Amino acid sequence: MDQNTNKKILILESALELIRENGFHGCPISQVAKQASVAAGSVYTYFESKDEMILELHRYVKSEVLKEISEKDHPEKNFEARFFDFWNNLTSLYQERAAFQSFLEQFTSSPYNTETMQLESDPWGEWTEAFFKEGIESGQLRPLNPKILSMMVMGSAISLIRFKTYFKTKTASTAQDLHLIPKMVWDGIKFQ
Amino acid sequence: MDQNTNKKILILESALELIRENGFHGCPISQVAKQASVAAGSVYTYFESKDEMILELHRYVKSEVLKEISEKDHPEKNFEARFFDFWNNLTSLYQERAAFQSFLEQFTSSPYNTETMQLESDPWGEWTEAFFKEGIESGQLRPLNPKILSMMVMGSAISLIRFKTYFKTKTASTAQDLHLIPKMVWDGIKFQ
Amino acid sequence: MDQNTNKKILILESALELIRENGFHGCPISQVAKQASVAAGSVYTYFESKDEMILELHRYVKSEVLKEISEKDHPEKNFEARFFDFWNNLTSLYQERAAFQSFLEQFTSSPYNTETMQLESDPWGEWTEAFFKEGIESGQLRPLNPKILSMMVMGSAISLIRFKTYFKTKTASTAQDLHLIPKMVWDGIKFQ
Amino acid sequence: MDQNTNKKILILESALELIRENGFHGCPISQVAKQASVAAGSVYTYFESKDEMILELHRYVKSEVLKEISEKDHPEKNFEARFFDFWNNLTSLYQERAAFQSFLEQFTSSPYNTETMQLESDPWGEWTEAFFKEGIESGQLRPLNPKILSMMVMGSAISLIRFKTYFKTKTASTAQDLHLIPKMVWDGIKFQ
DNA sequence: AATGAATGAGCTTTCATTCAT
DNA sequence: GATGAATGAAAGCTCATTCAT
Repeated sequence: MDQNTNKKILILESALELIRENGFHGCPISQVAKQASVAAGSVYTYFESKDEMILELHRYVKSEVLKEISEKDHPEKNFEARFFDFWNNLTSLYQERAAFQSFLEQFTSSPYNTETMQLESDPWGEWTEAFFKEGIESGQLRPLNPKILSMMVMGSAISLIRFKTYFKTKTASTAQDLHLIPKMVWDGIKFQ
Repeated sequence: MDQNTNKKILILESALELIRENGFHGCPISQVAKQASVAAGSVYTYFESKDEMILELHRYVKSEVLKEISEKDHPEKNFEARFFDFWNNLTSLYQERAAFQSFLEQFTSSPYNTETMQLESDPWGEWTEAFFKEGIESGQLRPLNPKILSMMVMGSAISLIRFKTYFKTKTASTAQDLHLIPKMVWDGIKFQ
Repeated sequence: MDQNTNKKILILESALELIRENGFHGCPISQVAKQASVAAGSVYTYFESKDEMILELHRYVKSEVLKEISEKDHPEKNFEARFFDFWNNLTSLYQERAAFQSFLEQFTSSPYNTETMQLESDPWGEWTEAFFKEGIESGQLRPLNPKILSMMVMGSAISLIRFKTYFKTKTASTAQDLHLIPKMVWDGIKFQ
Repeated sequence: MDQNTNKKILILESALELIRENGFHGCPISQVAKQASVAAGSVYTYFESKDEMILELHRYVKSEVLKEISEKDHPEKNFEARFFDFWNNLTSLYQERAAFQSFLEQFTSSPYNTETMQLESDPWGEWTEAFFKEGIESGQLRPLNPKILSMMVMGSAISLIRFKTYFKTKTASTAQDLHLIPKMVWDGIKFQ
């Protein structure tokens, strides 16, 4: 990773953190720059505009998620085991790097997420689609559109993360229940 | 509904529509006022600040959802039937009033959704929690924390809506698959 | 003249003065506003953008010039007398209100003066064209395109003003020569 | 012309072109450098500051005009012939190198044209003054301050150029009228 | 209560200039 | 000499909020 990439990523990570804390509203370029220890104007050396920076951040986050999840997948295992790995790795990642999940949610439900944007190549989306397709083709998942399966699973995972984040400080009493969730999801999508 | 309430709601609906179209960024008070056919200053007759208006909008949307869903629930039916009614009514409502779902999503993942805010009374949250509690107590749902059940179901419903919105113009080929989703969700949460 | 018009004109006059002193470069909105005793943002109550303000200023200056010159024209006089009135009134006006002439020159040779802009209605241009047309039709001016006559005369008048401004503090020795200029110009354009 | 001079002139010509197209506003150093195929910082090897570059450009343009016009003057001819040569050469030059005329106009009516600047030696100004002085001394021009004669003639020439540029695409119908202009100007300044 | 002109802090962005390489 | 990334002051503009009418 050369010097240039380093600084670009410093800026992206700075924006990511600010967006997690304060939303898109709360990440003026001045703050992004300050937190990345560069001058405000320097952001424009790396990005054409703030909008372009946000889009780049979206690509960055998705590629980081893809890297992490695909690395830890073992295609030689049977699909049920791979599914529980996937689930655990994804929820762990979203907990460790809460800003990833927070940013993706905010981005998805924001006007940055235009139709044009959705036409961009999306390696993470393709990877998950391929993953669930393998589950179907091996006869272990219901024969549905893999996009739908993917979206259902991701929606549940995000709900779980949100729940954990939300009740973190409140109660541990429901902890054992949360372990059941991947099983519930599996029961919903498995071939039966 | 008196004159005052009328105007307040006109303003809220104007904000709702703008937020759906352009996100929080794209709803300056000046626009909200213009679309509601009032003067900018008048918004401050009804709301202390823009933030307060957004919070009020949040309460308004939730109460509208509660009204619609609870009205169409028939507690005398068996729970499985009630569940499918719930699912269908919710997804229909979110499709008819897309701004409701869009706003709730944006709100939830925004910094408006503070800890303090989450301590507010939340009739819609209480209603759904009670709904799933009845399902558990009647032995038809897994004996989990009803908050978790609720969140899982809502997450799936929202994923479905998003999917429909996203693929509206693209393909109808997956239409039959979508009918299976409530069944899948039910298979995930039912007592077994 | 109502209150609104007053403030709009205050802002225009403030911009006019700054442009005379410092050119387009030297009239940031902040300065324009300060000199007009309004807040920076208020400028945008009256003008959509800085560019629009400059274009409006152009219309304003031209209309002021037209008002002044046409008021003092006496169509019942013979054309030669009217010509010398025109010359004297124009050079007097440009000396009294040096910013008018300075602005018009800067505007004309600036990129504000686009092709599109030149399609706008231009009462001052039309008035001068009609003026010289009458001179031609009464047989007192060379039968040329009145636009050309107009442009030649204006060019000379502006050269004279520039000369006077430039040598104001330097020498009065050429004063008597300057009186001859309108005669020279007349000799150039009169029918002979 | 050595390598250094070459690069300096490349930069000046680049600035000249940008100013013609976009005015002083539209010639950031970054663009000037790019169009001259040098790095932004390199401009500062040749010029102390942007202002200094503009002033140098002014000197450059004037010296080019002087070179062109003085080369084509034939002092052995009688003055009337020399005048028409002068007129034709000047208007041709300004048409061929439109950026010269555009720059000089913008410069003259800009705040770069300070009093201090006007005290600089000005070979082109001196040449034209001397030229008209010869016309006076030979008894062929009105005995006026040659500075005035010069300014009148130049003002008319510029008006003509502007007229031609402006109506280039619009009509050729006035073409024959334009031939009469140098005659008109001559009639205005000749001894009578 | 209702208005909308006025405010000014704060935003994104540009650009002349510097300086380590 | 030449480079171009980095700087940061200053530009144009937006918008939540106020207040005289």
